[in-house]
Amino acid sequence: MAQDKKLVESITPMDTDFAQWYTDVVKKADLVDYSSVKGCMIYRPYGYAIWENIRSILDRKFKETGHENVYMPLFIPESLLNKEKDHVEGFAPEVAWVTHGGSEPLAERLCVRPTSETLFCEHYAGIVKSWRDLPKLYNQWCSVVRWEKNTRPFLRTREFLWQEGHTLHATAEEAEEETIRMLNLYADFCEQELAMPVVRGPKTESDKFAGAVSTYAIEAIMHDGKALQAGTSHYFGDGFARAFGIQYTDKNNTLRYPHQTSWGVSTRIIGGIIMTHGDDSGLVLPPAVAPIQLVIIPVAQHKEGVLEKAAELRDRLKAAGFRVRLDDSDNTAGWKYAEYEMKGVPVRLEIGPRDIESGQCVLVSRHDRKKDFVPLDGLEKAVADKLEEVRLGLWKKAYENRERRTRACTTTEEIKASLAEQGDGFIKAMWCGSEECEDRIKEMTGVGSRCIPFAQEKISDRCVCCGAPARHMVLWAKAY
RNA sequence: CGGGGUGUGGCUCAGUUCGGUAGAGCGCUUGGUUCGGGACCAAGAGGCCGGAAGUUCAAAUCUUCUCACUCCGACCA
Repeated sequence: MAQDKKLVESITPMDTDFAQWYTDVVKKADLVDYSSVKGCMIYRPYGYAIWENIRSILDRKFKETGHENVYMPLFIPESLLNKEKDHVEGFAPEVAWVTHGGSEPLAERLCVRPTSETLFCEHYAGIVKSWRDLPKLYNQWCSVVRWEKNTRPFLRTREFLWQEGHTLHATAEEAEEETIRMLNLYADFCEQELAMPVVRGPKTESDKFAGAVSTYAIEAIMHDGKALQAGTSHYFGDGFARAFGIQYTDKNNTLRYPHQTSWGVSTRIIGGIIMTHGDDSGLVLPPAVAPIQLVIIPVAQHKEGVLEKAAELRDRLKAAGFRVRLDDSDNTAGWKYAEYEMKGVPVRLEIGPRDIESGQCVLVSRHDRKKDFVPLDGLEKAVADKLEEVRLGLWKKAYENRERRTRACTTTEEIKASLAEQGDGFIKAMWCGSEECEDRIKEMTGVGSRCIPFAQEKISDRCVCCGAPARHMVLWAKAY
């Protein structure tokens, strides 16, 4: 009976069907619900809390680096969207349009922002006049709409939450510096807080953001070996400034175009967290963003003094600054273990009559189920240590997965063979720099270019595709 | 956009072949027994079968259209 139930309620094993595993976890961990509009999801409290934690960490980092938050309108007039040619061509196919106000047709239709470069530019044109007005370091937290055909929770939705930074600088050097600064800020956030290793580097020409001079990305590898772009940072040069007429007068009384950047991270990164750390028991959350960092499960809670002691520990740990939940519902302890494992709570604390008698409790880490018996004296320190242990444990696991899935190839045949034998992952291979080869490699092997890592290695002298002298080592992979 | 799968109480699904007026398990409510890895007994509540139109005396079941979810592929950050 218990066995049957387990079968019915368990999630699909990851190595049986990773896509199905992902959908199961997202639903069963109660992160989201579907809404009546395709591709628009409801963030349930537990899922939204993860985003809130991501947001508060990033927001603090943005402010530490001098950025200010603003809020731009939801709508962009068609004429405004059309001002920068590459930009509109990139986004036009997937924008949603508002054509009526009430029952009256609008004189000019409005698009629901797919990104806000044009709005920021229009505004900057109005407020920037002098070198004294620069730099402008703005960010906004909002949602954007891109009318995708295929949708998946977090990974590809029609409306998604994100932040978009838009900055304006006097010189190209300053703007380029900002582009890299924010890329590194994202990368550090992923690696340190999310325990998700990333590779940093520029995108190839064909893969750049619509209207950008250069686009940089951080790329992570998921459990199944497919790549996910966890964040991007773009350098625009003065192209948008010219298109939108943003000019300032410099110290020599010369009229100049400023240089611009934009950078963003979206709720997609939650999909990345799930696919990086999750396992067959469900979600595994890094402590920094886990809505519940530690769950207290009282054992034999009907026995005298157990709930009281559990509540006391909860209060102590709360006071110490941890996000703690005490589950005193009448489900059995075993049920609760499974439930919070599904939800990815990084550390579980068990406390029962025997523990109370001996002045200890049990701390169990989610990712490896390692049990530690720790004295109640000094529990705060033990919990802090355990959470740190989890963070490092997650990092190690994710890092090893990436390393195991990263290999160098020198021919397209080798790439094909490698994918067939070892499965998906990062392929390091040399590239001549031509778009033809990039396309051919995609066509022949199925992997696309992810980025040109800053950390270059010389795999060989020749392009993996055409054999011409190589210019870069590119990281190739199938991508989400 | 192309191909496959699925929509039936909150959840997982049976029932559709061959039309006859809706079932099971879990969950929920109440009471009792349990309690260190998804407990058990008893009683109870809860569904016009994704939506629309059609065929029929009669539709979850047949026909047409449509919507959503999901997987694979193409496209796309």
